[in-house]
Amino acid sequence: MLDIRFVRENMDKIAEMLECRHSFVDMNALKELDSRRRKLIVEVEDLKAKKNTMSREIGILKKEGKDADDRILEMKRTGEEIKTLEEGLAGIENDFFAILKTIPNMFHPSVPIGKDESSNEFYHDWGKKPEFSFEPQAHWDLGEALDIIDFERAAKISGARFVVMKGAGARLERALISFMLDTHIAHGYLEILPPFIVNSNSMYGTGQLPKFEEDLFKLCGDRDFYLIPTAEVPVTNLHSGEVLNGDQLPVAYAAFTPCFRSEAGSYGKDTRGLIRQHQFNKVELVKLAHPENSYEELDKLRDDAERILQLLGLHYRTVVLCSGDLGFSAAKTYDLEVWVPSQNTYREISSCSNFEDFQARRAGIRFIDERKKKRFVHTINGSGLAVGRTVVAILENYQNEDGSVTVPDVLIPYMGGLKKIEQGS
RNA sequence: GGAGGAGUGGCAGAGUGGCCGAAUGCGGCGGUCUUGAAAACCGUUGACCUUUAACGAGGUCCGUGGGUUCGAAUCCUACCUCCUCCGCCA
Repeated sequence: MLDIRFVRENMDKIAEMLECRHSFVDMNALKELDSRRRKLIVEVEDLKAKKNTMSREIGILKKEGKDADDRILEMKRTGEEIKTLEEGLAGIENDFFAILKTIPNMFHPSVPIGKDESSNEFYHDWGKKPEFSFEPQAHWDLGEALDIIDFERAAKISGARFVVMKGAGARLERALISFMLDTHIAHGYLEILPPFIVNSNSMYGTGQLPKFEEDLFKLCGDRDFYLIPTAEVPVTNLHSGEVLNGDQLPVAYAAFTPCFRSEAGSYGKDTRGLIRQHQFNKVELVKLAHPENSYEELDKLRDDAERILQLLGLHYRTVVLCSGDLGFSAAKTYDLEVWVPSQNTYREISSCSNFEDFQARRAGIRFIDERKKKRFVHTINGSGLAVGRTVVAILENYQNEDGSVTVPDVLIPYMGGLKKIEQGS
């Protein structure tokens, strides 16, 4: 959520931002609601002041044993007046905040302007595309032949977009999780294992609600529970409603969780394979930073995510998302895209964003600055990495002609010494 | 799942219908004293919102929401969280 004052004073900047993001918000309605809201607040508060004075007077009169019936009558009338005005105010505030909450974040000046992913800006790349003396297979063919990935049985027990990992496949997934976490911890992140179910309040805090409910799995029953679509939700909200000491910043967390996404609206996209699943594993990096150096912290976080790809020896490129491709809450986002040989293209494997104070304002995460003022922190997060897609990259980039897959060196200790995944391993 | 108990300022803890935003203690901050410090003593010490050019003025907040009342931290109600006991269970 943007600051109300900022919105009031920068209507034209917001209009421009909305255009660059190709989204629409009825700013005139918002402006109108804002002025009506403030006018009503003044009226209500005047009446309340009157009520408070009268109430005090009645107290004194009663204590002195005097009659206060006419005052009491007037109070009754004032009370009703207040009630009516407050009902109107509540309605206006509802509408006002409903609109305010749907305004996406302002983006950083360095973000390229463009309408979709084709305008994303190349930032840098690392490594080289592997060369094969044979036609590289898709990971689903490799995985099924090696009997380490089972889509059919997953479909039987759950449905489409689920997977069963077996044997060396399951172990590879677990090895990657441990390897990623160990690497991040060594670089100063605190490991967190959060709940995989959160309440709607947390979803509001990070911006999944109210706009993107259809992307989430909501649990049945009378409790308002959702399966997390990313560890960003529980981990960022760890400090919701808190005031941190400035010298605690930056706070850096690394969390492994499964992630659950309904993938509504992506029918027909990536229907085969591990790329797009309703449930996938991810190691997430989350930082709460001082506004003054949040972009440096974003760069460092991106480097930390890239380090995993480098250690795994996977070729990738990094792009800066353009205004039209940027997520709702993000001010700036780098996507890391790993090379997928069978598709002859790069696929997103991590998304690292600075949300500035957008999430912090919603979630109420503040800190005390050098001048002892309370300010909102900047929140930053990024995948480090999406584990399922890392499995895709490893299987495809490390495949051999005979259908076996070489285990990247750094993972061998995590695989119990296994150097090559072969049939029956 | 059953039976009880509790949620008040940074913390501890009083307050059971009206000068209560809230006693008191601790902590924090400022000062006196001291070569310096401690102790002692004195003073001070919440957040948010509206309004104002500013000084200031006003409003809201005692777990959360609703209700009773002229008036609620205090009464009623639902919910949430925590604690104790019993049952069940990884």
